Amino acid sequence: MSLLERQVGYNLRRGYTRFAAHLREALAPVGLSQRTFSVLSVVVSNPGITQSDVARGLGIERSGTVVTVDELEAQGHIARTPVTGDRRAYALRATEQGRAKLDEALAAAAAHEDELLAALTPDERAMLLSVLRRIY
Amino acid sequence: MSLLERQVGYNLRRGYTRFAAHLREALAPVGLSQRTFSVLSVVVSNPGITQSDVARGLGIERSGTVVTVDELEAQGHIARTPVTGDRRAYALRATEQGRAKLDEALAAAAAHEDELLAALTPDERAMLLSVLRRIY
DNA sequence: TATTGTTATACTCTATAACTATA
DNA sequence: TATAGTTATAGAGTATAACAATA
Repeated sequence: MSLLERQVGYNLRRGYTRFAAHLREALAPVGLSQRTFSVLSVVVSNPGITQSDVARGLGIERSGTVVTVDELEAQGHIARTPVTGDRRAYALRATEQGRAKLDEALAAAAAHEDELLAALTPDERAMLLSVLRRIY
Repeated sequence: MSLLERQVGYNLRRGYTRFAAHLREALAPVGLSQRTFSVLSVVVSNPGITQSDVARGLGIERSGTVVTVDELEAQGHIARTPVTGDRRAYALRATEQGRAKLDEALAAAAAHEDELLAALTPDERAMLLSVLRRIY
């Protein structure tokens, strides 16, 4: 094993890069990117959530969510609605079409994960998940 | 656990993003980026390796290594030398300074990993490594 | 024909900084 | 003062495409 291969960070990068490319292909026919997929997922699960809270939940900057929400809105998957009591904020809600699109994306993502993680036992997969979550 | 949190890919992205940012800070005082660090490491461990083989080893494109090698060469850490018998290729070799710089970087990277993985047992850490390697 | 190195260009995700309008 | 949203810009890593020189 080389110097790099002994490092968790290096393997994390290789694994993530592989995953990201594969997911991109899996989501392309659905018409979503990794980013729009993440945001749509959060909005569907949290109706009325604000952009700032989406950003906090995903661990990214607000400026990034704006563009992603613009994209999802243009596609008709989510809508910005006023927040009663705070005229600065927008409440994000998925449209019926957006919810259907998410189901499509979730199916594609599940197939993609099953394919990439075929070499792992269910235990290893669960362990990978729990360990990754403790890193960030 | 949300829809996204159940996905390995999502956690991989969060973990990698965190790792990358932390490593960047750790390597900044050393004067290396993730990319130059990786390439320098491969060159030190494989004296005389060509750029194409570095690219293959790291799983990136040749075009990316050119720029990285340019950078390392400008810093005086590696040198391009002719390959006897193939005038297309360059043999990459680390300078004495490059080897010292790599030692510095390895120490910084090790400290960075220990810090980020403090919550994991040695077993979990080893398991994470082996599982990630089976993904790509 | 295939490969090495190279250059130019672009894409994805993310971050920083500065701004407005509200609170 | 602090927060929500916005815009512009930039950075890091990667990819694609085309080319000259060489194999």
